[in-house]
Amino acid sequence: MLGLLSFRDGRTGYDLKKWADASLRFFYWSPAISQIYAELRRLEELGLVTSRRSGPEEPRAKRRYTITADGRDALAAWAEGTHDCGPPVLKHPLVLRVWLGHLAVPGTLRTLVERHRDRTRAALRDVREALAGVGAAPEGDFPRVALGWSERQHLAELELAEAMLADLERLRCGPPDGNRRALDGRAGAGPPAPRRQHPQDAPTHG
Amino acid sequence: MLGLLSFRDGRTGYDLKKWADASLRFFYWSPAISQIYAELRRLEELGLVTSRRSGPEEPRAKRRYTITADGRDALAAWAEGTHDCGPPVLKHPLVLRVWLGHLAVPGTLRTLVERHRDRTRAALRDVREALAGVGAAPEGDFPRVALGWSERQHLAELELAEAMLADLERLRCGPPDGNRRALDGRAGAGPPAPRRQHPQDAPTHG
DNA sequence: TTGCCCATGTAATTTGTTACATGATTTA
DNA sequence: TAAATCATGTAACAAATTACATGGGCAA
Repeated sequence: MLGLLSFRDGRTGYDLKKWADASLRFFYWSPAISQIYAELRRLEELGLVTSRRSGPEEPRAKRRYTITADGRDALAAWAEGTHDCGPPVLKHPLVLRVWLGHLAVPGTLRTLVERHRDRTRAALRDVREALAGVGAAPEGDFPRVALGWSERQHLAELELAEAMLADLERLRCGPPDGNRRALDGRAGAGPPAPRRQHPQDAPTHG
Repeated sequence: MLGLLSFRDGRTGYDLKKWADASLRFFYWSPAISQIYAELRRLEELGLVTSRRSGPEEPRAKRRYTITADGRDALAAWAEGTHDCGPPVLKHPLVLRVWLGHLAVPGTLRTLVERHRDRTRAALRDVREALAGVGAAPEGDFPRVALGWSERQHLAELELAEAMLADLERLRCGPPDGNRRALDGRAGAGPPAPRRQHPQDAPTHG
């Protein structure tokens, strides 16, 4: 919340939710609206933000929040320095399902991965929209880098989905032994498995 | 927990924790040990697992858990069918820091990204270790696909880190205008920005 | 005038973590 | 014999969600 407000003051909780949905959520997370309101109240209690109710000049009653000097200090204290920011956390339900593939009806996983791929394509469009919304102004420099990262991340996610699809296909129609034919009358029918050895190329110099 | 037990019965809570740390965590999540114990008790209450204390035949007193028929049914009900499994959730603190780059002391982000890259390399080694541990047996087929996905995912993460490093460098020594030189006496000194246009290539046929 | 978006909140619940407590067995 | 690992738990707390409740403004 402080981060969002550090870009632009005078937002309402509702505004912050929409903003988080449109950009933060791609590389971090967008809290529930109820949590945003709760958190803003908490931050105000801590003196890190202030709020003012809109008067009758606005058609709609709302509460706009502004970050205080203390708030900027607190945010800067968190954002500066090289203290470790911790590993990324990934929860990928689809891969979990694949991991448990032995429990699934054969055709299922393919459907699920394809659905994931389509969803990722949609998300990619959203990222690009967000990226377009940032514009070229210098204050958008870092958000642009973050969203650029997200764009590439989603492209990578698409490739990962395709690769997994290929893996599953390989599993279905011909396990590793390389010596079985006509397993079910249509062996070798699948897409010709885009030549992709197991990558042995780790930049492991570390 | 049910998923883990569906591969191999007779594990202790402690076993499950180690196992989750070694494989589940790469694409999903590894719960705290205290939560594992709590969850196992809950599952037993629901009749989805049973447990037996080890008798004096074992040197150490432990409680081993086994999935019941009901448990298998419940797991299968969850794992079969094509109901949506939901989008992946990513919380990437590093990208969040970058997004707030305007608050950071100039050199900082570079250090953080490099640290992330090193950490990812280490994680990649762990994934490969896990992959080696699965072996070639057919019951490891799906875990192998999931871990293979994780391996590629970590490789992608490395590339994303490098690309972001390049973006940040570009930001530091010469914003888009393309007409500024000798900005700080070492313009153009950085790594020569591995030719990488903004990818316009979205497989967007969806 | 109906339904959607704006706007703010409360309450209950779920989910998960950390810190603490305990003790046995193995290994250096 | 000290430290690490195995093994299980309790209690307090933190984080976050869902469901519910309310009401004004705007557009079809």
